[in-house]
Amino acid sequence: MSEAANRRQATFVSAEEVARLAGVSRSAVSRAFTPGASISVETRQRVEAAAAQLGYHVNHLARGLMRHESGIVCLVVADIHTPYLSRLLDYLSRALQEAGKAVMVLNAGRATKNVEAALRQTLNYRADATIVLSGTPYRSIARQCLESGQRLILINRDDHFEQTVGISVDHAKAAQTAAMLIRRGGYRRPALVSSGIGTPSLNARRDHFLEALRMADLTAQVWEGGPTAYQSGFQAGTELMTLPEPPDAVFAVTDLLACGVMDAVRQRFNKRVPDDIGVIGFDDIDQASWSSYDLTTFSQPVEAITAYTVRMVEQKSAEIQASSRTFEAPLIWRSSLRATLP
Amino acid sequence: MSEAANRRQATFVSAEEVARLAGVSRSAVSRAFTPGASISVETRQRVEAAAAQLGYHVNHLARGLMRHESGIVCLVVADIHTPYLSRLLDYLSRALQEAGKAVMVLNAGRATKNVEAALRQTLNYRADATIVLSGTPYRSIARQCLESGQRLILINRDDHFEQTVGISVDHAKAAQTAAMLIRRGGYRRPALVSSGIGTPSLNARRDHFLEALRMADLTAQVWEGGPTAYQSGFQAGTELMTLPEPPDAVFAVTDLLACGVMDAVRQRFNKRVPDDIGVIGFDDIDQASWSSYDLTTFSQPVEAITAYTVRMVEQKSAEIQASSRTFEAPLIWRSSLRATLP
DNA sequence: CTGAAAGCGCTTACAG
DNA sequence: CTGAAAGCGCTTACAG
Repeated sequence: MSEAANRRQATFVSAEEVARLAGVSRSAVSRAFTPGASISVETRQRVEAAAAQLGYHVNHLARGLMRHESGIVCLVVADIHTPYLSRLLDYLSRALQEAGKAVMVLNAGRATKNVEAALRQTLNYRADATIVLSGTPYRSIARQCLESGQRLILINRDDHFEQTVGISVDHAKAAQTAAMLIRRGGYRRPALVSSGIGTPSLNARRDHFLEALRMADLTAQVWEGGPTAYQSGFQAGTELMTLPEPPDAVFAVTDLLACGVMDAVRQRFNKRVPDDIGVIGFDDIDQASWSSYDLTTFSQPVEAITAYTVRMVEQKSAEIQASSRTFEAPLIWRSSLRATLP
Repeated sequence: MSEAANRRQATFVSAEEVARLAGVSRSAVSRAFTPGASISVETRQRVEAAAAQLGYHVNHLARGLMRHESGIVCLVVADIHTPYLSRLLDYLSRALQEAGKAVMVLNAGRATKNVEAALRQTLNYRADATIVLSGTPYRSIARQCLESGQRLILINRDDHFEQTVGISVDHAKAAQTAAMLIRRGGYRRPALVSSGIGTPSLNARRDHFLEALRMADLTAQVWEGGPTAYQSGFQAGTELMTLPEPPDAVFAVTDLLACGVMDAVRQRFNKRVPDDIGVIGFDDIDQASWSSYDLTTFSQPVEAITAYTVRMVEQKSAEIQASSRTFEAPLIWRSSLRATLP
C-alpha cells in the first residue's frame, strides 16, 4: 500500500491516478485491462505496476455503462435452502463465474408480485441475462426484459414466452416409468403424493403418472397438501396408511416428500419398504442415497441444465430466439421399490 | 408498450427520453426516482406516467457511479448446496433484499486463491459490503476492501482483521455442553468425529470438547477425515465400531456427519441409538428433525446472525470499526442421547 | 420547486 | 501503438 493510498482513506483509486503514476494516458490504462486491445508490452507493464501499487480495480459499473454489458447475470429463485434448488444454484453460480459473469441472486419467492420486483431489479442493474428458477413472471415485465436486449431463460417453468429460452425436464417419461415400475413390482394400490403448491413441474409429474396408470386400468389415490417438504410427506404417509384401503406403493413427486412418506410408514405403522410398501421419488437429492432411505428416484439433470444455460447466456444478443430444450431425468435404481412380483 | 419502445429494440430507455416525453428536465426525472427529493406531486406524476409508458428503469450502474454506492452486497461462500450454508444464504439474501440491497453471490470455494479472486470482483463492482462465509481472505486484499470504504464482515472465520466485523458462534459453550451431556447420560467411551477440512469453527468445537472431557479425566477417540459430509460420518461410524474398544457416544461436529454415524452404527452394526450409542451433532439442519434421526444437536443462530449482519451492512461508513459478536447456539434436545444414567 | 451544468469512471472511435 | 475528446446514464450542488 502506498502512502497515497493510505491518505486517501475509504475511496477507490481511479484510472486517472494510475495513468499519472505510470506516466501514460487514461486510454492506455483502459487498454491495459482490455484483453486484445492494442498496447505495447512495455506500457502494459508500466500500467500494471502502477495499478498494483495503488490498488486499482477497474470499475465495472462504469465499464458496464460504456460497454452496454454489465457482466451481471441474475438468478431469480425461491426456497434456496431446499436440497434440489441449492444444488442447482451451486452449479449454476460456479459455471457462470467460470464464464466470466457476476451472479446476482434474487430471492423472490413464488409470488408473481415478488418475481416482478425481482425482474425490475434485473433491469435496474442492466443484467446481461436473467434466469428464472421459481415463480412465473408477468408477461409484461418479461417483455420489457426481452425488449431491453436481456436474455431470459426459464428453467422448468413451462410457460411459453416469445424470444425466451425454456429449459425443462422430461417429467412425462419419468412419471410413466414410475407407473411402469410400480406395476412391474406387483403393487396393486398405487398412490400419488404431492404438495399443495402445484408448480408446473409437480403437476406434470402427477398428471402423467395418473394417465399412465389409467392406461393400465389402475387408479391411484391422490394426496396433495402443504409445502413441498418432508413434513408434508410424513403427513401424507400417515393419512394414507389410516385409510380403509391403504396403498402399497407411492410415487412421491419429490424426494423430500418421499423421505417423509417412508419415515411415517416405517416408524408409525411398522411397515417394511419395499415389501409392504414401495416408494419412488424424484430429484435424487443427497438424502435419497443415505442408507436410511436408499430411495429409488429420478435424477435431476443438473449438469446438463447448467451447461446448456451457460451456453444460452453466452450467445450474442443478435442470435436470441425462442427455443426450448428438454433433458431426461435418468432413473436411479435403489432399494425402495421391489423389482419384480413378490 | 409504446410504438417508440418497439422501434428501439434491444435498448434501454434513458432518463433523457422520459424527460422529453414528460416535458421536464433530466433533473426532474432523477428527482422523481429519488426518495425525499424536492419535487412537486404534479411533475412527479407526469414523470412516472412517462416512465411507465416507455418502460424506464433507473440505471443503477450509473446511479452507483454518482452516488458512490452501488447498492450491491457480496456474499463469498462455498458449498452452497450444503444444508446449513444454503439456509444461511437463504436468510441472508432475503434480509439484505428487504434492506434494499442487491446481493451478488461469489461461489468461491475455500481456497484462499479463489477467495482472493472473489474479493477482487467485489471491488470491481464497488460493493457496499462483502460478507465472507467460507474461506479466509489474504490480509492484503482484505485491507484493500477496507481502504476502499467497503464494510467487511466475516462470519465464523475467527481471523481478526482491523476494521472488520466478526460474527461467530459460541462453539466453546456448545462443545462443553456436549461433553457434559455425554457424561450425564452415563456414557463412558466418547468419540469425536470431524471432517478433514479443519475450518476454524470445526476445530474450535473439537478442541473445546476434548478439553472439557479432559477436565473430567476422560479421553476421547478422535476420527477426522474426508469432506464435511454424510459419507464421512458413515465411514467414521463404520471404522469406530470395528475398533477393539468401540465408543458408546459420539459428538459429531456437524449434523451431516452425525447422520452418517447414526446410519452406519444402526444399519451395519445393529446398534440402538441412544441406548447402545449416543449421538450429538451441531447445526440443527432440517434432517436432524427427521424421524429417522431425531438428533440432539445445537441450533445455528441463523436468524440472529442475519439480523446482526444486516445491521452492520447498513451502518454508515464513518462508523465502521472492528467489532466482534458471538451468538449462542442453543441445545435442541431430541432422542439421540440418553438423558440420564441407564 | 426547477433547469443548466459539472462530473462520476470508464471505453472507444478518431487522428496521428 | 498512443493520446485528446466525446459520450455512457445518472446525481447533485448552484442559481433562480
